[in-house]
Amino acid sequence: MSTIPIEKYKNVKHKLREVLEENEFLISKLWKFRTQLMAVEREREYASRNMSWTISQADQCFFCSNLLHRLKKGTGGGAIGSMDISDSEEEASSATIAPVITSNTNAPTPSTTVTKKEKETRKRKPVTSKTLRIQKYEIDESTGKPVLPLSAGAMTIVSLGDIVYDRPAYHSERYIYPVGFTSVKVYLSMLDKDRSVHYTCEIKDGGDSPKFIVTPEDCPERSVTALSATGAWMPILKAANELRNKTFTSGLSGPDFFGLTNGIVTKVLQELPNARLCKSYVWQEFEFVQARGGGGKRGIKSEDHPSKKTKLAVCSLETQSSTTSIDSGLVHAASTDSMNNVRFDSAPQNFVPSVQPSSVDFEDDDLDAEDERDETDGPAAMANEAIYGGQQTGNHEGPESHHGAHPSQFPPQSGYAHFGGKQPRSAHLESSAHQLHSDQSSNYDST
DNA sequence: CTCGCGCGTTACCGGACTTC
DNA sequence: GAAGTCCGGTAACGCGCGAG
Repeated sequence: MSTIPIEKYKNVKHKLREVLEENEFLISKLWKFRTQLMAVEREREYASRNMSWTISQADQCFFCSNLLHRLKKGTGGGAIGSMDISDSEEEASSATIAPVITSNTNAPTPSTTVTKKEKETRKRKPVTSKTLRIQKYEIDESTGKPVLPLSAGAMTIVSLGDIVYDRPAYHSERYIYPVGFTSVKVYLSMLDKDRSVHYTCEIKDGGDSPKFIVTPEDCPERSVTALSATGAWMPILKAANELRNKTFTSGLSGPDFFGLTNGIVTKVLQELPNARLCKSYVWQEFEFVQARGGGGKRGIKSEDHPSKKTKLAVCSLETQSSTTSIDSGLVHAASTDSMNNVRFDSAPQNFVPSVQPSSVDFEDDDLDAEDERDETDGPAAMANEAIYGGQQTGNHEGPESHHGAHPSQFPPQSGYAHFGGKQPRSAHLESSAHQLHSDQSSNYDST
């Protein structure tokens, strides 16, 4: 048994003490930072709420609507900060400021059973400003705009369009109808009762009121144009249901089908330029939540369900799940083992994968895989194909005008791309996804 | 590691309500 | 009365987590 020299022992003890002290110091520092961070976060939340509330108030206030009116006419008298307040104070005082209702305190507390009579007397609730919970989505850091195409649940937003604020029909209390807005939705085919296809929904300038156009992938010649979102979807739902010997009931929400009720879409649209000038529109607030379960979809098998494969990738430090997939970044990692390979469902025509063939094997049987895809991958992959088939051009004319062809007419860019060798799936996907994503965003402009 | 349960989320549907 | 809009209910789905 060897004895430790007392000197050495003292040294070690001293060092240990130092380390412990440092550790304690760091812990206290960390704690301090955490507390500060929490305080800042609370402040930020409070400030953002305050700001939204104030702006909502201002939007509804006559004084401000007058200002907006002037601004629209170009007679606003320069910057807001330099405007003549004294002139407007009188107007402001006489203006009726509608309170922003965050909760209907006068409303009776909801009972679990609503009687027929109650239902009959129940009136439609006024549009109020609410805090909606949405999942995170990709934002281009340089522009602050969302990265398109943007996956929003079962919808994929291809183009956001431009807000028309000076024509009242282009927005309502609930929705904004930007000219050039284009989304892709998967729904039952009108031709093949066993298939779901993707429908391109577009909003175009129709003069006094917007034109709503829905174009089915499998029969573009049967596209429907109407003056309302519901009107555009109605014939399609009728046809699709008739094909399946189902009686179509009038229950259809056009805005739902256009994706306008989706929280992410709502947020993105109200952040567009000139959204604040939409006087009737009731501003909503949003809070980001971590993705949990996916929305269900009746009648579509789980393997085919778009939400399983088009889950929005959130390049966030907080959100790191094993099912990370980048929709707009072309990388999908489905939760099934058969999807272990990273796959390029399709790529935009000008998309050059940063991972070169040395690491990505574009196998010869890609075409076979492509054939399989329709059956095994379901609509999501096809939707991507449509999206990347040439709609990333940045104008708001919709897919047909970009290259003069419907999405389905574009040849698939690539089938499956397999990474060589085995890697831990999550790490592998994360890194690949990030890289691909960053390259993708630099390779083609989103609107 | 696998399985099962609980829970949150969301697409779709049906029907009530509103507008024309 | 028809067409369009909105809302609540429900089923389906997947994540988180604990138990084994």
